[in-house]
Amino acid sequence: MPELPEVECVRRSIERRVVGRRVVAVELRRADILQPAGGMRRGTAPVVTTRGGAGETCTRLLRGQAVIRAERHGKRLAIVAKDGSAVGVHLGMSGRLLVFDPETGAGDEPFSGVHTHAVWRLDDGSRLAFVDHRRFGGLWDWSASDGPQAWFAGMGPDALAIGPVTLWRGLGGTRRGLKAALLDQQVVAGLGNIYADELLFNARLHPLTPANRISQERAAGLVRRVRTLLNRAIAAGGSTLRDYRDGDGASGGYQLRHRVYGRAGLPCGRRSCPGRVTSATVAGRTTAWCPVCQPEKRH
DNA sequence: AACACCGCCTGAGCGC
DNA sequence: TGCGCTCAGGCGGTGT
Repeated sequence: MPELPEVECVRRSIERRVVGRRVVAVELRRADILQPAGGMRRGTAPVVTTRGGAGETCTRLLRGQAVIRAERHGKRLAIVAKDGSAVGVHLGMSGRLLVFDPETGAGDEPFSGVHTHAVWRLDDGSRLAFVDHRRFGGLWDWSASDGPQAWFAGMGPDALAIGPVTLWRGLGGTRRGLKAALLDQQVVAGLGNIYADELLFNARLHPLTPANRISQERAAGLVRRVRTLLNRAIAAGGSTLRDYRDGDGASGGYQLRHRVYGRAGLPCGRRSCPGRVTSATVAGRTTAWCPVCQPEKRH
């Protein structure tokens, strides 16, 4: 499930293998993977595609442009061209951005599969593909005047950049449980179900703790812990449960270090803690925590 | 404001 | 073996 660490690993793959290249051609195989800018998502409104029907070669989506950088904010990724235009990418649940280099030969399969929705041909002969079998992800086509900045600004501060006071204020503005508040991308951008649970475990906070009861000191602790957690996950290549791969098709390793996520019924991983990880639906999500380390404090 | 719930989508994993 | 069921989840929508 791509959350901030996984998206960051993909960003770095793009930086290594796509930045500096020029896009020779773009093939959009599924027009409905392209999201209307600022509009509603697929399935809730008629999809308005102004260019590039399925199987067609696109006139935008970076065609003819030199890629100069890859930016990330929360779980959103933008591949930016020299002229300021950009492609926005959201991986959703199962999205992948894969780079294939014919010189290495391996990994061609995803490019011919039915779940490959867009393919960029680069000037060095390599190809970048957006593959997403569940199609919860999507692409955005930003012009030089749009840019991805408004898209990024439409969400809260990035989880790796947020400061303690900002987080404290964000949490203080809601009586929701911490789990729900941390998943709210307007409060802090980048956390999903896995890292929200891991963060709460590390901070020894119950998922239902009212967000506005977090002191400034606790918020500062959360900021320190979220940075440590996410940086460690990035260093491990992210968490691969089923679908996630980086741009080179490599799995992550951080799933082996999850302390509570996916460990319901197992002993708490904290040394000498007699508790067992429990799970329940909180804020509409399967949530795992240790009832001993993370007791629910009433009043 | 803050919930619950729905739809989107596929494949893994299960019981039978 | 193979069928049908449930589940997973990000996100943005509607309804309460």
